[in-house]
Amino acid sequence: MPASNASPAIPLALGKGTLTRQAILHEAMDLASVNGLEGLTIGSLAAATGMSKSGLFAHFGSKEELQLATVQAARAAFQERVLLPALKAPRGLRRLCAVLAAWLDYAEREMFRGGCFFAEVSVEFDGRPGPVRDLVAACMMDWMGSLARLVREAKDTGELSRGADPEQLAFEFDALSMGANGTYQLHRDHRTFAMARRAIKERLKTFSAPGARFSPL
Amino acid sequence: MPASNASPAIPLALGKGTLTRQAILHEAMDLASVNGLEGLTIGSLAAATGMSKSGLFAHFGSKEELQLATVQAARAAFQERVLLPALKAPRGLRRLCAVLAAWLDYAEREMFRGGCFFAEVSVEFDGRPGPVRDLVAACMMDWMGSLARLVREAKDTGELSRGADPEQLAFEFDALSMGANGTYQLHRDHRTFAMARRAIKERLKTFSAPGARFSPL
DNA sequence: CCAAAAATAGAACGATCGTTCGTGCTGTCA
DNA sequence: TGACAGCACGAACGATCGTTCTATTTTTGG
Repeated sequence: MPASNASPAIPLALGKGTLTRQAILHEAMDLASVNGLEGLTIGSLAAATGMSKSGLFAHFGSKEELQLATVQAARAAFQERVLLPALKAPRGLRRLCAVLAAWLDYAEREMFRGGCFFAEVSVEFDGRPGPVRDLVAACMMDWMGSLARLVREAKDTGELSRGADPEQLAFEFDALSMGANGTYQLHRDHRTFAMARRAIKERLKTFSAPGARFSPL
Repeated sequence: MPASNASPAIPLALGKGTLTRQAILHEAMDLASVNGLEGLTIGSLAAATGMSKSGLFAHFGSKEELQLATVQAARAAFQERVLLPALKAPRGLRRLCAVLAAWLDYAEREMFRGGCFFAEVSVEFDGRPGPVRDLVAACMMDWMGSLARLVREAKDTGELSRGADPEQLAFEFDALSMGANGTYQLHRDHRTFAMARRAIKERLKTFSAPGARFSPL
């Protein structure tokens, strides 16, 4: 944790190192969403950022540290660009819809060139023990837990019926969204996202109380 | 195409080359289901099969050919061990259930060490143009098409309602199964398969005619 | 049983991998 | 101005990658 210790007058002027580090990680997320975190080569990343291998390498000290930093950057980006904005919707069913809609948009618009970063990386590392795998697994747990919590809140507001199982529905929504992302990446057919939205909508309708208000998916 | 031309008395005696090639591909599918088709190194595959790098390499001529052969072997294994056996169930809803049950069993029992081969490989190659990607995409299209056809047949027998959309349901079943496979590989929690089975069952019930007979999922 | 053919091994290739080291910039503070 | 971090670079390391070549063993067919 370097950051600002006893900084001078200038308020929060990001050091040059921090700046290039962010630029590197931005490119790293993009490359990793296409070729994975192993395919994320230090040489290719250096070329993509216009730096030398060694100059780039010095920012992280090892490839594993670079991978960990990339995953954490992707987690931050996901929370900032998907989760947080959708939390402005009113608590309950509409907030759940907002988060799902934001996630699907985020994947369909391909904010990373290879689609969802975590879809690629979680499959890549699920069979390789180590700190990277552990971090990725924690991120996915987080996400699944957030979905379950949103379902639970929609039950609390009475918009979803008592019979709705938060963990079960969270799994289904995640699977449908990830499935759409994967199928789209493979066949480049936007209908997969439409199908995911439709499936999620119908599933929500099955468990929603009469007169419950949705947000557009 | 060597194979048996004017073969002697002995019926269908597989040549030695064919035999070791099969042994290689068996190991290759296992390794690729864990580390992907790029992580499938010729050196590691040679070590796993007890051969020399060059001896193994001669069977394929290039890494890409090895990858293609591995994908085709996985396709054959999938059809032989999942699709074909389930086709013995009577046409209609029960056959659809049998195929889905076989798929989930096949993934949960981890017939390959890293779970479903195609779950790993389709994510790995969805962003890399080339013949391997094309072949993988064709395999997935095949599978999705098979699912849609099974749904259509269950409509023909009147077990699924006219409102059931084959492509839509095929997408959903595939997404839920793949999602269970992925989540299980990451967290090693068998409840994900139970959730997939439950979701599929409920979805089928939504569209099934009264009195329609299921096979156990 | 022998020769042709197929299968495998071993050594080496250039390329690229992650990583280390020494060096030179480029500002900042005293 | 001079000392001193911080940052980036180029060259090189050993390891491993896919691949090629040559030689040797093993299998096969007449």
